[in-house]
Amino acid sequence: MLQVVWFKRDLRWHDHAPLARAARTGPVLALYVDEPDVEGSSDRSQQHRGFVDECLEELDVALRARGNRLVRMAGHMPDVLEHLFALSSGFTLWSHEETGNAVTFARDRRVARWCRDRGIAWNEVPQHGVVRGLRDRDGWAVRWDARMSEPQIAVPDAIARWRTDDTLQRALSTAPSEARATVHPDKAERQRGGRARGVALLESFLADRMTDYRAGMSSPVTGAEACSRLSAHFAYGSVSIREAAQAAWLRRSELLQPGARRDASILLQALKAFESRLHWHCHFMQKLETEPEIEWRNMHRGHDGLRVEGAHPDRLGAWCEGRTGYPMVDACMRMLATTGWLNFRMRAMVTSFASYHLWLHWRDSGLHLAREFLDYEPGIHWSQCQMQSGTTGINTLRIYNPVKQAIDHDPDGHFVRRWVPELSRVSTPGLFEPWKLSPSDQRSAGCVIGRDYPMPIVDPATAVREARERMWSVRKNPAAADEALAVFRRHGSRNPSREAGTVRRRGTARKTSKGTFQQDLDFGEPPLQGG
DNA sequence: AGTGCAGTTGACTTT
DNA sequence: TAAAGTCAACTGCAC
Repeated sequence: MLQVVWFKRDLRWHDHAPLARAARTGPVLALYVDEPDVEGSSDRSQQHRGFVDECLEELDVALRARGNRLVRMAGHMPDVLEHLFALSSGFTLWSHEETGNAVTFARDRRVARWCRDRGIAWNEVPQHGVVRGLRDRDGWAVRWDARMSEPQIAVPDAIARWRTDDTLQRALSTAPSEARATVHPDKAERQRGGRARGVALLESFLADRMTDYRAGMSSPVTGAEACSRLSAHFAYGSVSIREAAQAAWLRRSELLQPGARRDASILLQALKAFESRLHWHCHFMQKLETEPEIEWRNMHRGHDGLRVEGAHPDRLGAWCEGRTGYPMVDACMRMLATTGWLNFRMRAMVTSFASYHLWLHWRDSGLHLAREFLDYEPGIHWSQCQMQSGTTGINTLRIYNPVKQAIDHDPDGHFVRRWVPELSRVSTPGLFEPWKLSPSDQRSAGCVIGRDYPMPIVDPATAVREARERMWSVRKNPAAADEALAVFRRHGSRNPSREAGTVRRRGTARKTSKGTFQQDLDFGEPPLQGG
């Protein structure tokens, strides 16, 4: 019987269990579907499609080398399945489990219903460390280690083809809607997709590039080279988390051999940081798997109504376009618009800035970032948006100071001047707070603040203080502590050894002397996006 | 040599 | 993955 392998965010052939198992069972139709509701989703942009296209091209080549091919169709998934059903005498559907957004979750439920109605078996196989059907985090870390330790799935040498697939391609393939292409166009300077590039990044990172990982990842100047840059490949599955984890373990054992290179200890530290990010990658995705509502609803409901969706459209627009009047923030937003990438610390800073300084709802800033991040991964993204906005209730408020971040991570101002050329002739101490420049300094730098570069759109002296007061008014509410405990049970990390830093009390739920909930329960290193 | 003192550093607390 | 503040210990130096 026909085996339909449905590719989604798993655009690879190596370590692909559904493909391997289907190939052992019968003739295979390798299918990718351009779905109008997925493509039209408000978190989707043209650059995502571009990266996917590049992955699919390579996937097709790899399948042809094994006697098969990729069939790409367009339409709503139940309609596509109905066509396949009419053309075949029934089939088995294979795919990886997906932890997606509300649109793909609803689509999956429609697919499941269609399969049930038609008597079609749908075999969904887990990929990476996300566990379906969990209600809390007890035992999660052990299961992650077990998943990552399982052998990688070998590519079948030959994948038998279904005779009718040519007919099908002609009958069903239509050009997918390009309606959004002009609204959120592709980025010429974004990272390119395809498994070959992903594998090359993994190899170059583990071989040598990771020397600069820990020292270079936090700065926007060095981050683009120092970071692994695998995040988009993980998001679209052109490289599996498991193959990355096992490659890292192999590299570690090499570096532990006697006579390893002189800088082995630096590389081992980098490896440890990298492995820990692979863990956190799944840890954050698991939050959305366990509670899909966190895509649009506050994780800690005590924060409902604190910020209003759609409020301050002028501030949102200025933030999106990089004209807030805060040079470090604007430089980051402009780099992101051009390249589709920003290192982790700067992502945290711009998100924090939108939520605290500008008091924007994380849904509004988060949707823009979802389209801007080439490596957008829903589970990581919405967890991070909420964490950087203080709405999880279980993390310390992390309100970033864009001036301090600039001084710490762009001390010479190269990054700011590159992306905010209006300020290119301003010298460093004043560069990060141009609203403080004297009229004569502005004149000599050829940049009048308020004319050539904006005045800050919110008052630097009061914006953060007001935000902090609003946040603490929620946290002081006694009911907030109970809700925070419930959030921790659902989502908090249980593994104290995973928690970075060992000085403070971490990883256990307890009340502080003042009766507020112990902060920082879920403290962790950043997941891989931007790291 | 020991003391006083301004300035620095680091651990820890508060928001 | 924060930032700002407190406080005690420490340092270098003048006397």
